[in-house]
Amino acid sequence: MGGMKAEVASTITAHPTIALLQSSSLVNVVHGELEKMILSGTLAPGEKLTELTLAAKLGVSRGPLREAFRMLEEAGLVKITKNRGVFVRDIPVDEAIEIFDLRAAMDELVGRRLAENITTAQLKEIRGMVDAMERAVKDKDAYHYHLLNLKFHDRLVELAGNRKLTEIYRKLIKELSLFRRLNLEDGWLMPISATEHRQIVKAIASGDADIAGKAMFDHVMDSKERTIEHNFRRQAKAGATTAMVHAKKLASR
Amino acid sequence: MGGMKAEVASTITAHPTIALLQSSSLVNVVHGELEKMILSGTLAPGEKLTELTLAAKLGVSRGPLREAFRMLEEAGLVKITKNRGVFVRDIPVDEAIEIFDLRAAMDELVGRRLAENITTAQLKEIRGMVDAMERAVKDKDAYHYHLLNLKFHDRLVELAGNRKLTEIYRKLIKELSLFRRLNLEDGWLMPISATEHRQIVKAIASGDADIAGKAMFDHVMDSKERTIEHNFRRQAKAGATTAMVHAKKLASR
DNA sequence: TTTTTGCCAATTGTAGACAATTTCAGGCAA
DNA sequence: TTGCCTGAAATTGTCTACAATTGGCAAAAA
Repeated sequence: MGGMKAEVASTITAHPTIALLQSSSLVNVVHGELEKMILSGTLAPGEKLTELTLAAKLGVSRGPLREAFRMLEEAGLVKITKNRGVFVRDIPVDEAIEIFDLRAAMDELVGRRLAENITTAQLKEIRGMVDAMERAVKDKDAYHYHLLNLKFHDRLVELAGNRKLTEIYRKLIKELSLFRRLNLEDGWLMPISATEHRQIVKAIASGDADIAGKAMFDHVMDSKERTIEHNFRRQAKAGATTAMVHAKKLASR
Repeated sequence: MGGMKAEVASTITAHPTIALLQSSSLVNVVHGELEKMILSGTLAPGEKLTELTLAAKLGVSRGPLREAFRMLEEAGLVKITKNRGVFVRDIPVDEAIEIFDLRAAMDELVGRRLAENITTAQLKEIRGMVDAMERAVKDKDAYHYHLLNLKFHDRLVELAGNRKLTEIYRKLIKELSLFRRLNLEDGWLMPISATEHRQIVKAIASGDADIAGKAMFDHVMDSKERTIEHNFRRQAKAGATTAMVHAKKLASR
């Protein structure tokens, strides 16, 4: 009977509130809070995170805060320099390009796996997401479209059924969002990619792994071109014109 | 003149010893030390890492140690459970399989890139590594072969020229080494893969991205089969025979 | 004026102290 | 024996204090 009790305790999920308290130490809460602030741009790339200030603002001492910093550093969201402090990371163009290339390879795997294994119910689900995106385009709701797009790709990765892949994919997306404050920046680049999404779903539905993989790969690479291009525009406004040639060369490799 | 001085200070690398002291805090040293101990098996999977004990052994206080723990957790080498402690992670079969699949996709990218961009000098270098591996096979020096094999693949990834890819690849390799203490375990599985390495180099040298990518992909998948198979043998010895069917099903997806 | 030197405030690195939680041994009842 | 309570010991979570380093400013020197 003791064994049974132990099994129940390890199998059953505890009451939401209880589970929350069991899992969340100050470190976890602070880590989550900081991540939110960084990804939302409340803490901007390059910004210095002073321990005492932040600790006071969050209502904790420096210990847990420093532990959270170490986690964020390992995830690539902040940079810690000894005796100098912690800074929100600013992803340079060439690193963003590298991430896009890597993502493309991962998404190709996703496409292949989905073509082989997706169920009709799942197909219906992602078709619904594409529909929602097209509605957002018609409504010219760029922000909503952005969120749906993120969700669409995240869901595809998730459906591929490789948890490690999902984990790393999400980390890459988070890092990428630090690329020149790609978020809540001035005008969103309006989605030229709407048709590509339809194509991806179609390719997956066809069951041909090669085609689905290629569709995903190409889509990410196109997305890379668009994002880098968009980044030029912003920088060009600021007057840096010479850098464009160099960065374009990098992007076209 | 002031500008010149500033440039020098930011460009020149400091004296080795000084640079070391500047970069390495106790946290960094402890992190590196723990990682070494975990990867070498000195700290075995499942083992509990008690803060006070380890801190005393390393000669530091609990603060830096805990920060190092958080880094290792984010890297997937330990698991932290609130109020219970820190444990060296034990990678289950299905996760190992997922890592292999992901690695295969990454290595395919590596093969494609190398086929397109590798220089003759680099080709010579990796040919030399394959030669060394074949010598190790003839000498029946399985351990040395293992090290060369790791180095070979690591170098290939490095030569692909995507630092993010390299970074993540290395993390995956580290995690994978925790899979049932794949290291310094009983008899090493003797390399059937020697010829595959030749084939990979040949494919890369041919300059055909598709072929090189496929060679790399297939090699990793073969490696996955062999490793999982090897794992069965060990488990079978311990008497767990029923689990084999299930795990094989997972591996063949 | 320009550069350099020395000091002070601010901030980070590390250690130790205290509070909260878990673990485990021993006793008690079914 | 088996299950369960109880309390002390061990361990982790958090906070505070002190040491070491950095960066900037002002005074002194060129």
